[in-house]
Amino acid sequence: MDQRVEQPSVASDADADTLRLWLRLFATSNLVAAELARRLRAEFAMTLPRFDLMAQLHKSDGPLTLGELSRRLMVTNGNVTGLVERLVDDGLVDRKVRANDRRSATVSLTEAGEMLFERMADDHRAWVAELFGGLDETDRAELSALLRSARNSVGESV
Amino acid sequence: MDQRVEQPSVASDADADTLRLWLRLFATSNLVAAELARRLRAEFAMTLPRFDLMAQLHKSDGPLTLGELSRRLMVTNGNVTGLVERLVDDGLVDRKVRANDRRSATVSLTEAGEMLFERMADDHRAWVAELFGGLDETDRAELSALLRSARNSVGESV
DNA sequence: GCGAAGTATTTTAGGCTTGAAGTAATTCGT
DNA sequence: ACGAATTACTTCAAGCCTAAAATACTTCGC
Repeated sequence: MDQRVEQPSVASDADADTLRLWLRLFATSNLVAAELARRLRAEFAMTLPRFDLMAQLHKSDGPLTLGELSRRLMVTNGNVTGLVERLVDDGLVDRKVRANDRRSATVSLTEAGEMLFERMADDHRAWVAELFGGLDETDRAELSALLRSARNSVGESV
Repeated sequence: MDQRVEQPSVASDADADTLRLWLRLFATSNLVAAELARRLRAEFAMTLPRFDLMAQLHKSDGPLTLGELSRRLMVTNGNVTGLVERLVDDGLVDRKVRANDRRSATVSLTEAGEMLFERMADDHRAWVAELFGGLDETDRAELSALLRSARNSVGESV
C-alpha cells in the first residue's frame, strides 16, 4: 500500500510539516500583534509601529537619525518619514536638522513622549506576560531558543 | 547583594524575558513573511494576502462566500472586498451573486487561478522548507508544539 | 403582509508599508 | 576647485488593513 506511487509530487511529508509549522508561527505572531495593537489603540490611542519607534528612541543613548531608525526598525526610509511626522504632530518626538550635515535629521522623545512611553511600556510588558502566561518558564526558554535557531536558519538563506 | 531594592519596579525579570521572547517571535515571523512576500512578488507578481486568499479557495470544497473568507483569513469584510476585486481584475477568481440570497456572493478560483496557484504553492512550500532548513525534524516538532501552547495561551486572554 | 431586526457586503477615512523616482547636500577624484 | 558619485531623506503610486457608517436584502413577529 505505498501511496507514493499515486502522489508523485516532489513535495515530501517533511515539507508539508514545515509548511504547517510556518503557518502556525505566522498565525500566532499575528494574533498576539493584533491583540497588543488593539489594547494600545484602546488605552493610549497609539499604534504598534509608532510605539516601536518610540521604544527605539527610549533605549538609545542619544537622538537617532531617520536612517538609523530605519535600519533598527527594519523598514524603509519613506516609512520612517511618515511615522516621525505623525509623532511630531502629536508632540511626542522632536525632530532637528543636523548642524554639520544638513541632509540629515535627528529625532528624540520629547518630555511628554518620554512620560507617555514609560506608561505604555509598563502596560505593554504586563500584557505580553499575560498573553504568554500559559507557558511555564521552561516552555518559554525552549521556545525562545528554537526561535533563535529559526532566525539563524532564515538568515542563512536571506 | 539583592538588586531588587534598587529596582523597585513591578516588572519582574520573568516579564522582561517574556517580552524578549515576544520580540523574537515577532521579528522571526516578519523576517520570513517579508522574504516569502519578496519571492512571490518577484516570481509571480503576487502578494501574500492574495496568495492566502487563493489558498483558502483551493483547499475548500466548493466556492466560499466573502463572509466565510473573512472568517477564515481572520481579516475584516472590507479587506476581503478589495482583495477579491483585484483578483477578479487579474482573472484569477470568479465572483457570483448567490441566487437564493442576493445580499451574498460566492468566490472560486478560475481555471487560470487554479493553475497559477498550484505552481505558486509548489514553490512556496519549497521556499518554506529551505528557510527552516537549519532546524532538524525534532526542532521543528518541538517548535510547532510550543507554538500551539502559545496560541492556546493567547486564546485564553483574547 | 408589513415594519423591525438582523445579515452580507460595500464604502469611507485614516494609517501602515513598499519600491521607485526625485531632491538636496556632501564627499571624492582629479 | 569642480563635476561626478554618493548619501540622506522625501514624494508618489499602489496595495494592505481597520473601524465605523452606509446600503441592500432577508427574515422574524405579529
